[in-house]
Amino acid sequence: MSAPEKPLRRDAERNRQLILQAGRELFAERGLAVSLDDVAARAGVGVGTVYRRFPHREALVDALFEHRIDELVVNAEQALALDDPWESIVHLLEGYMELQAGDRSFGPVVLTDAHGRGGLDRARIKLKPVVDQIVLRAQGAGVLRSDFAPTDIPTIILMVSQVQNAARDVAPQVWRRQLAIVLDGLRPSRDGTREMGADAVDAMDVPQMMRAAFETPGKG
Amino acid sequence: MSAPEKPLRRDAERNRQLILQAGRELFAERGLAVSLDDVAARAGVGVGTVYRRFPHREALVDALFEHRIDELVVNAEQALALDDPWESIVHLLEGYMELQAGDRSFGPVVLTDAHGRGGLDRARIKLKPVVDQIVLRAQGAGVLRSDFAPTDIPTIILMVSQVQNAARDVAPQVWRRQLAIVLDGLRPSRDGTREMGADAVDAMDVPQMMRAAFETPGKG
DNA sequence: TCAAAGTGGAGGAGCAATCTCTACTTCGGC
DNA sequence: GCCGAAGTAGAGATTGCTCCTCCACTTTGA
Repeated sequence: MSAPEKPLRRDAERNRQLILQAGRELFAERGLAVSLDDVAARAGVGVGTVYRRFPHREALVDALFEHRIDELVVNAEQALALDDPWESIVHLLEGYMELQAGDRSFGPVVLTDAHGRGGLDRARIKLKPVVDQIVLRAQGAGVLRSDFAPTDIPTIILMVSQVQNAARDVAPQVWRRQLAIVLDGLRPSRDGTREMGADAVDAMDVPQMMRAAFETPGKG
Repeated sequence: MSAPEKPLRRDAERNRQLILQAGRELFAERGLAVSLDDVAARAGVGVGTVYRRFPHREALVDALFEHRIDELVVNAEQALALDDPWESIVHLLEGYMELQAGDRSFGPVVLTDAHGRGGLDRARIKLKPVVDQIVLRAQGAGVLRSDFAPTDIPTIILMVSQVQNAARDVAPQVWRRQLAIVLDGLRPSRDGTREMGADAVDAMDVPQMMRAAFETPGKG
């Protein structure tokens, strides 16, 4: 990754790690919209230090997401490697949501091309054929509704992510319910329902969920 | 509504209408985050005029959503009035989404308590028992999965709204697909699938949809 | 030991929204 | 058609951010 760089002085390297850790935490909690000043504060270093190490916010994002992107591709490939075509679909969607759980910045970075550079695009290019194959195979086997299209995958991911983000504070697992419902909706027909895997949102928490859904959702 | 107010001069009333119209359009297009300066510009009046008529942004929002709220309640009551318990669920969800279609500000105003005043809360208070009744009746009739909870209704609405908003520019009807999938997922069991009612997003448009999903989604 | 490397954080620059203020325009009752 | 009350435009003051620079100081390690 950062191979041909000349090594930093020991204190500098320590600070770099502190900044990365702070960035990881803050991005996960509040999304990409956090200021580098905030990152500096959380890391316990001065802003100047952050800017010396990461000239743009992009640079920090890149450093943080370098390896997370690969996890995405691995997940899709694992899914495709499964014998059962339906379980491929389940693994693809569930695996994505698991990767994203607890990190408010994951979606914006991974799903749009507005952050980071080549690495992401490369991942996306790798991903598409794998996803297409998973979908086609499942339809061929008659376990996925025939009117389903490959682009419904990102659309569904976007949809379930919204629940994941909005409910993060009140019911961090509810997305499993909605995903179960969606998965049941993807079958051509079925007898019985999929296990929901999480309790519903408490009625008292709905307002807070809605508030979270609509306030400064993470910028771009 | 605005009954005990003394009538405005003719030009003032005309401007008030221009401002309302401009607000309606801009809120629908860009969400609640638009500045009152922008509203003034679109209306073709000065900012001062806007602030004279609507001291806070709230006042403008209130005036605009006064009657839209009632539509919500009417929709739920219509749904409950249907004979078929399953069609009640369909009407409730589909009706809500239709009301919201094409208006980026509808969700934030209607689903959270961060805008407007009493009217909304009153509507919500009226709504809850109706929704509960619709859900219970459908479950009693065995047409809705038994592990479904009333709070899954707002959660699903939130989820499908995300698609509606993100795809507004590239595929304004796609939400019908995702709603069809979700509805199919709500049955205890079934044979065959619901008509999707719209084409999938074109693969080329996915990036734009994602961008729309994550850039300044309308504030709170 | 000391030059090179690194640091902190006050503060300047930029931006965008809110809201005020007043010289001017328009309305409409008489 | 006059004229005072009502209404208007929009420049700019105010506020509240974030980004990013700069340099006197500290730390490191050959």
